[in-house]
Amino acid sequence: MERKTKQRDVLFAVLEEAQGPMSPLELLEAAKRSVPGIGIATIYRNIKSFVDEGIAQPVHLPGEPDRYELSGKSHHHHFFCRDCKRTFEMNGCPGHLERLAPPGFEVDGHDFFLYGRCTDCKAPPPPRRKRPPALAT
Amino acid sequence: MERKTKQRDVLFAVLEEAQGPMSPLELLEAAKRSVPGIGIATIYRNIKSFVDEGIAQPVHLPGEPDRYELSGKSHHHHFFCRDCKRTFEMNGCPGHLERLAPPGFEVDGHDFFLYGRCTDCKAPPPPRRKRPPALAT
DNA sequence: TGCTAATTGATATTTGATTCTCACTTATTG
DNA sequence: CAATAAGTGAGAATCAAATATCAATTAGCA
Repeated sequence: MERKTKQRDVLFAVLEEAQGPMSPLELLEAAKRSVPGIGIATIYRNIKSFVDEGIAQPVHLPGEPDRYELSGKSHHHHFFCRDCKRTFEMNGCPGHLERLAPPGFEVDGHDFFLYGRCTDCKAPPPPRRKRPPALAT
Repeated sequence: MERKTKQRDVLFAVLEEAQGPMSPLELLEAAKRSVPGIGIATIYRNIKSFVDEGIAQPVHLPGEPDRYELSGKSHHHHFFCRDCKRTFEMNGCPGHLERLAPPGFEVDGHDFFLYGRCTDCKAPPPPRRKRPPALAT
């Protein structure tokens, strides 16, 4: 097992160049640009493979299907665009968070999200909503 | 429509006394203490009714089914217990959040969660994991 | 180059959450 | 109390996400 396939390479490349974690369907669309015939099953299979190998990890979003990003990134959070539904990586962290936990509770992690509109979807000019624009230029 | 039923009253009471937003299954279990024969469909129907009427609202959690809480609460966030899976309301907010958004992005909201163990599940004594303990004392 | 097992694509199936169906029960109103 | 329509409980149905199946393709190696 663990063969080098065009599909697997393309998926890794897509994740590597992504601006944030991607959903299986986003990966499918992006990968199709390099491997037009690629199917959704292959996306799920490779995601699972990446996750099992520690190459990628799932990003859970409130009320949204999981996204996936490459492992090894430093601590960060995400911005979710309400229009195109894409998730973007953000730098930094609010910090000073545990203080908000109820007394006696043991905190071992946190999550933080910002919502709004990404530059591509924000007001005019060139409104390009509901669908992610091309990734790389 | 809009009749006063025992089931509806019990569900409202459960939400009113809850320490945080509750899932349909949590509501089912809690309601059974007052109405043993209550079914899951009734839970969903009443939740929908509450939400439509603005009495309650959904709380989306990362990688978890929606919870529901009564409307009208002041701005707050949630603590999720990794053991019993219950969600607790917290006071306060990290604040100073928009500064983290990528340049040019338009922020119109945020979410924030703390993870760990609630007092009931935290270390010994009386370990009571995987299942929510009785609500009221 | 040829063999063999892993991978793929298309599609069926499963899973978990939620909604629907329908016969029965019950809250409201006269 | 009687009439009647809304509400309920149990189980079937639905929906989206994820996984499994299987014949065809292909990577890795002799």
